[in-house]
Amino acid sequence: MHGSRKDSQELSKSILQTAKALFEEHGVEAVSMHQIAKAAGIGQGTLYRRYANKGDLCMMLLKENFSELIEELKSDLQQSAHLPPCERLCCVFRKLFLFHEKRSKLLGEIHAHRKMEHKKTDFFQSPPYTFLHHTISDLLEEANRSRKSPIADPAVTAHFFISALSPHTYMHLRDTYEYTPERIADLFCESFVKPLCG
Amino acid sequence: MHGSRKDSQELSKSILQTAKALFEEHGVEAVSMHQIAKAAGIGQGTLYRRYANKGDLCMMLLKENFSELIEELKSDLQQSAHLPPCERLCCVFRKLFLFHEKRSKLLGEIHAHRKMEHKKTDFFQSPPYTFLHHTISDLLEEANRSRKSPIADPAVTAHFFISALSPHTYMHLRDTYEYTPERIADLFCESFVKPLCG
DNA sequence: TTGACTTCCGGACAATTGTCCGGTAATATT
DNA sequence: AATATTACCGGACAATTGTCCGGAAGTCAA
Repeated sequence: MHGSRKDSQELSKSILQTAKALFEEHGVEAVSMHQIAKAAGIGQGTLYRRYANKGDLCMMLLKENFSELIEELKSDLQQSAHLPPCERLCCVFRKLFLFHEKRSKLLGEIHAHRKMEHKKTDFFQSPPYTFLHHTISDLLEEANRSRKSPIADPAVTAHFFISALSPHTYMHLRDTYEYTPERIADLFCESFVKPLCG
Repeated sequence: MHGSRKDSQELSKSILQTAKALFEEHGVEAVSMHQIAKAAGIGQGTLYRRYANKGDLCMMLLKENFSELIEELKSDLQQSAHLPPCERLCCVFRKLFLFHEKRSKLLGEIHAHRKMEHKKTDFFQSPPYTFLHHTISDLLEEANRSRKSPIADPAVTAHFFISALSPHTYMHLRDTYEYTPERIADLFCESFVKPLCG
């Protein structure tokens, strides 16, 4: 097709590395796109052509982490396939809260750039969200089989679950009550998952 | 103290009216602060001195609506004090989803302007949030009395409940599944409130 | 009325985001 | 090799947000 497909990938990698370094040095919110472009030795147009906005760039920075998380979750779920679905759900949420603990700044930036109408880079269509939603939906459906009064729409319930995991709320709980991620995950599961089980 | 306390209030009112009109004409996201200031016949500095940002202005626009909502909730809760706490919780959430239906654009703008570190205009400290949180916490504590395994920390659970009500998630459910607000509220209560009751 | 003090106003200004377009280099065509 | 085509680059540019400061206006005291 065109000349520098490989160079292009290397450039993307170099941009992400530059951004990561700047984020770690000055904090995510303090770094501008202009700054990133300049530090990466490219023009702003080039940066924006690859990443629609800062949230998008953060999403790409988290892509590897998301992949790892997803693989971990898949592996965990396979290994614990014999456990009741609710317990597997709790494992998933525990992992998610630990993930939030480390990545809250980037996740917050992603959330901050979500626009109401912007359907193009829709968070709900992103691979991490769809995977998570699918996983939770499936577990809820499985849990439904052993419930006397099944949940009417596990897909909708799964969306609510994920919504409750917002970075803002997590940070607020962490800072206000000074709970550990494990404690927060336990409280979450106790409030919303355990009551769903027999 | 100073000369025009009353004029100042009138100016605030006129600013809010102007903003409301512009929002209704062009949509909330399409209107800039500069535009609002110009239309209101004031400088940008004056506008920003009264409202720290667009989200703050939206919050003030919703202040009356919030007050009405809060009064309605108080009245409802008093009248239905004899019902089990879970049913009262469901009523609260139903009202909240109906509120979202009408105010989603403004609520979304408020959420969009939340910053991670910004503790000054913290959403979690705003009167509507604290009222809501307090109300839900109390109902959960009341529900706890008749539960064999009480919720460990109703305050934290209440934060999660509110987090699940995010405008983005609500809009997504509405647009994707084409459910009515009532249906969404029912699904929410069925998923998270009913399982908490005996 | 004058003068000191306080409060508020509003546009100029800086910073940031996101878009656009002229230029360049690599590829395909003849 | 010469030309046409395509993809891409990057800075200039417009739009928006949020800040700042000179100045107007009102208050109080003498």
